[in-house]
Amino acid sequence: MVAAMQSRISGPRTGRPRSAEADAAILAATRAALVELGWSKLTLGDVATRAGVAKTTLYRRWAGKNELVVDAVAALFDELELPDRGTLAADIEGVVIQFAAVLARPETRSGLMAVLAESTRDDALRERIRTSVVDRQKRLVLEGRARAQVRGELPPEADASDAARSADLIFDMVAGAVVHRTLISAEPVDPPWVRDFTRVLLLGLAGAATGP
Amino acid sequence: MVAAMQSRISGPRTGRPRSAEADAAILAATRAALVELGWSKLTLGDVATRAGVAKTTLYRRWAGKNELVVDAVAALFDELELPDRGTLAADIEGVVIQFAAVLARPETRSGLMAVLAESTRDDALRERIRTSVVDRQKRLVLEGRARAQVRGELPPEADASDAARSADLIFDMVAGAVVHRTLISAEPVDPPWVRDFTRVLLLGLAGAATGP
DNA sequence: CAGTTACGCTACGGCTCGTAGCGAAAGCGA
DNA sequence: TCGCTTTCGCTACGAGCCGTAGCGTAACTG
Repeated sequence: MVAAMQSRISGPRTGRPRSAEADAAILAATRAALVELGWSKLTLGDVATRAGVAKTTLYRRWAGKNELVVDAVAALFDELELPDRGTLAADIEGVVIQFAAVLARPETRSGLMAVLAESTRDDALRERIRTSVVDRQKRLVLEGRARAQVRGELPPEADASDAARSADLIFDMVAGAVVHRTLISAEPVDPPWVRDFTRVLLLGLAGAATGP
Repeated sequence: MVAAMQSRISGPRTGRPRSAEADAAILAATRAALVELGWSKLTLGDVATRAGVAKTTLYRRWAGKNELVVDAVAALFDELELPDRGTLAADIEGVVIQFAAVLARPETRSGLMAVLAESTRDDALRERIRTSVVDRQKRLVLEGRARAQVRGELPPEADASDAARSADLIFDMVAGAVVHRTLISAEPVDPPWVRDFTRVLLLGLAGAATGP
């Protein structure tokens, strides 16, 4: 009787369970296809063949190409972290280099931009990208600022709305510059560039924080 | 437009000339289709029907969907200008607002990101985007800096390589922030944001120019 | 007028999509 | 062990779009 009560809580417990290996194989095959073919020539039939599953299995789990690629690319952002390097400048340089490394991978370059383009006409897709990719990056900005405030490198925020606004601005400036440099200018985010960028950004933030 | 111009310059002069109205109609139809359908559901057959031309005419002028959309979107960037507003800050704010207005249009949002995604695997397409979209924006950065140096707001550059490096950095920071804010964060580039952004950027540039 | 090129139209093979239907496989509970 | 349920692999299918070929006509030149 206890077991019967438990079995009702989380979804259907009967029947054949979905294969976790199939999920992993499909996402890996999607990334491989993105590298070899790019977004436009990627077909779900080809992904299924690469993954060793039937095409119908793929359609049972993802609504379409967009959702599949978002999940495949989102996994690449799991590795982003913010190790404490002692100073705000070093923290920023570290996260910029990490972020650029993920963006420079061919599967990210072709996959992420394409789903972002599609997301402009698909709110559900936009939300999926926001939660699985963008917010994960944004958390790094918030962490970095909190650390810098503890160290005394940045003053604490006066009120919550100012704090949110400035965090959004910093996020757009950092992520935007790296994305533009990597995907549009198509030039490397190498140490000299990172140093120059961090210098300008930090001087700007410090100046904006002190005087009006 | 590009194809038509090339055929007139380097090609033979005899025979029926290509219709300039057809070019304009096709590009306008492409933008309309981008607004209504987005990138993925846009088909060349549909564009031809909207433009009132035969599908074969379309294929005679553009190699495919990518090239067509690049030309259709590039035309939207023709209106970008840099009126002299007296100060560097005002110049930056003006160009940022203009740039954001172009990016906020639905045809730009869905079309530009998609061709950028495709360009990661197509060097010719990348070059086409660079000359018809990116370089046109970059020129505004160079103009703005030159004006600021004449006014004395920015010091003249020591050597040419430093000047090029810093122009690239400024361009990536300005365009990147606006692109990220508009297309990824999906929030408006409104006057408060523009003011905050310009303030941080200018303080950063001023600090980087004076200090070590 | 003859020559040349662009155009509209039709038709076509080929590919991908997304779904339906089937029998077999894999777990769960009695 | 035997059902019950769900997933899986496979095949097949209509639909839609792609990109091209062929043909007759239109437009412009010398």
